[in-house]
Amino acid sequence: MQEPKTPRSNRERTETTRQALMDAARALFVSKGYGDTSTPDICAWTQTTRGALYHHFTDKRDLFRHVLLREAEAVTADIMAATPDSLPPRKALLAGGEAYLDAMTVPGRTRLLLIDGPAVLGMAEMMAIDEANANHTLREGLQAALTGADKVSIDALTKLLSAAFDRAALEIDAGASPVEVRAAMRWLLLKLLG
Amino acid sequence: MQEPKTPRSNRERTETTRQALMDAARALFVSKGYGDTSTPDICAWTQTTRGALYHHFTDKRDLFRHVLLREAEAVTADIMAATPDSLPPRKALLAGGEAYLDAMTVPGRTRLLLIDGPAVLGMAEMMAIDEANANHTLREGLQAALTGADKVSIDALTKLLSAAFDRAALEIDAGASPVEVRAAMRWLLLKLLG
DNA sequence: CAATTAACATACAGTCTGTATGTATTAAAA
DNA sequence: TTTTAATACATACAGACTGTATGTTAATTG
Repeated sequence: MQEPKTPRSNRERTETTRQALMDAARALFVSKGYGDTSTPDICAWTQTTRGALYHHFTDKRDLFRHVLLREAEAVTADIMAATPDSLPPRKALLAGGEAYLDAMTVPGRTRLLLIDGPAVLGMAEMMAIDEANANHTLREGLQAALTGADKVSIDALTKLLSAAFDRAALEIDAGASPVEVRAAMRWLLLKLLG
Repeated sequence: MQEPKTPRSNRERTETTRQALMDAARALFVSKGYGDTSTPDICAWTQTTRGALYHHFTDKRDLFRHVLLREAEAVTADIMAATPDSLPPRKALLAGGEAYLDAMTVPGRTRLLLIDGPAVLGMAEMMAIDEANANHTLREGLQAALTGADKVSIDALTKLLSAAFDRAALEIDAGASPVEVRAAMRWLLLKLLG
């Protein structure tokens, strides 16, 4: 029974270790929350030690940030896939909304992105992440779908609607009827778009 | 220089100590966040020690919960004051909304109630607190103001709108133009109410 | 193949949380 | 009023966690 010495490139080692740590961290952050998750816990779940964690991430918060970024990008990817440029703005907005709610049903996402994220990273950083990801589609959809007649701030309206979407995802995750919540969200949107 | 022995009843002692702890805790929770606030910090700010804290509250979380309840009740009181039963539903809804945004401008409230609250106490408990307080007015306003024609779930819609209000408060607190955000919120409401 | 750097593992210092125990003050009982 | 008990604390302690410093092994570079 010899240990199979598998020589791996540094790039490769780094990547697998980082992913393993992020996977373990994600699972624990989701089940116990950020505050009740310890770095020894995380490392015990992988085969590494805290030395590896603090080598690849500056601290626990930084690890959390990377877990979150990965998650946000996954959501964005789903939305982008559901809203090809060929779709007219109004259709794109509705499809994007549905895609967002679909994406947020992946277990743990609401807790990571909507509950713990703002508390751990602060609202400012979360807004930046949102901005770089999902909100994009929403604002452009509103801008195009809304007639210029109303002199309401598109930026402000985007954020209010985005909050409604977030809450819809949270409610569904908390056990509310997905059909009912989605219907309410659609009703809201259609009222606004006229 | 003799220490003035001021004999106080136990009820009195308890109440002043609890309030002092909650005041100090509130200040620190707001400025440093729940996670970065230590119980030694809190007690150092008052004249007491951790013994007092753990005598009056079961743990740090419990202290946070009581701080939050006090805050939520203050918000509710403001809303109630702004929406006398004499107001017609539609007016009450709009006035209640303005009162909510006003109440949330008190420094630290958005962080306590909307950022740290959900992360520390969990979404379930926060929803219960909301339910017992502000959401009340909002749902009743919607129920009455909305014609029964639309067959949308009032419960679901209430939560979506409440989320929009929360986000409006957060945006204003984060430095967005209060006028613009409030206008967007009003615009949104009026679109829904028809 | 030497020298350096990257990828870890181990050891350590400081802090925090919750609990257990001790003390003083108020309330109740005798 | 004196004794007893309960309440409101203060102090001391045990375990755990975070971030850093240091040591070791494996990969990369000249």
